[in-house]
Amino acid sequence: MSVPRLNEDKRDHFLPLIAQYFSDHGYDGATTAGIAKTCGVRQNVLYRIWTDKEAMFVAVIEFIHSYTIEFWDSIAPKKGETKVEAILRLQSKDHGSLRYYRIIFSGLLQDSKDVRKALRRLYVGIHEYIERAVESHREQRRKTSGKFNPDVAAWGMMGLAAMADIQRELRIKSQSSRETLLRSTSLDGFLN
Amino acid sequence: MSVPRLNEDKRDHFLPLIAQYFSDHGYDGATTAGIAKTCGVRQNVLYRIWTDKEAMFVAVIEFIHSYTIEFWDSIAPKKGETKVEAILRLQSKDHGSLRYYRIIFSGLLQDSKDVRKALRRLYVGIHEYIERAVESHREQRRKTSGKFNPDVAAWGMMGLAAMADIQRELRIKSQSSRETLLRSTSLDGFLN
DNA sequence: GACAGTTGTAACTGTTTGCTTACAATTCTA
DNA sequence: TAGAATTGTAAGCAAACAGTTACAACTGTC
Repeated sequence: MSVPRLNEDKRDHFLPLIAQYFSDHGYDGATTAGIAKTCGVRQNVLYRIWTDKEAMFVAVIEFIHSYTIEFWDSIAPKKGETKVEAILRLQSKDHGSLRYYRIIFSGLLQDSKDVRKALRRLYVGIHEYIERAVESHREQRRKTSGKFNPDVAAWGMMGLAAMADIQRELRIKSQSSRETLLRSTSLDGFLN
Repeated sequence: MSVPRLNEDKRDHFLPLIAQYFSDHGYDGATTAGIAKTCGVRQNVLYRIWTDKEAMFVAVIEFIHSYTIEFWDSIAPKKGETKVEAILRLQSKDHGSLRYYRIIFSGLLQDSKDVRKALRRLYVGIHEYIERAVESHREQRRKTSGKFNPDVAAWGMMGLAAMADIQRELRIKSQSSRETLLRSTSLDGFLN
């Protein structure tokens, strides 16, 4: 009776493209015409999937969220390495090559309730993931200092990552210095 | 011969107002009409001082830079407290009440050479200041671990501050939790 | 092949906005 | 007080842009 609706497929196909576009231009710098061109369609095709530009942006934030979690889930630690160490190793190397943090910086300034909610979910979700990884790292390493606080440690590591992003954005410091900041400092300061 | 030019005075008078306005709206969300209204003048008055909107933004970044340095310079440490401890104490309490970090987040996305240069100067300047404060803190406290790196420590503290800003922006965590993140974690992780 | 739902194309619209221009009021000097 | 420079006011313009509408082309079902 009904013709196969390919909108879901298109959605999944478009999202990484739109994410990259938003990352390059920011929310305000992005035009719906530009997004459409990136996707190889006309504007109104997008408007059949999402109600407005903001909805596209929220969808992109959710995409980045699940993309990150899936990426980390897929990481197999090397021998004798804990999960969080493996994440740090890969993250400090490749981290930011997609420059998704630019989408987050951009979203932080939007005064839209939906955008804020999506960002909050993303940050809390990422933080929980890292906190769990930190805890199991400490168990594996049999560290049990009473003073240690995995919640704070996880936020601290995220702060270092944010700073590394800013350094990258402003071309302050070299790639290897940024690796040191994120990786060594996390290991020394937050995981020992 | 020449009429007294009050443009310099106006500039100094407008800058804090414009900074607040940019902080509330971001660069793209800011309209020149809105800026003018905030300053209590018409748009073309602004255009007699700055060439365009971007120049106003760059001036605001430089204002924030010198404002921050002057504020820190004016801080008098309590008895037995080092300068960096005093900064952390005040910064973690009041930090972000002006929400100038929003201007920085906004600027990070602008692909303007002048904006980038101003931001780079700001970050490098702030970092140098903190690094020096960290070094003299360690001298005062007679800590001389060979492993310690004041450069990395300063960036780490700035990362924690950035994370605290994001938490504040998204209303994640309480004020006191954010204080802990910035202050205690800096003291434990980067100054000990 | 008819027809109903869906997809892609193209042109359009109302609004917003950075910036300008024309001009009147004011201020200071001579 | 004449006159020149400067200041404030108001209106306006051209461009950009989010979102819409009309319509033609396609696809699958009966």
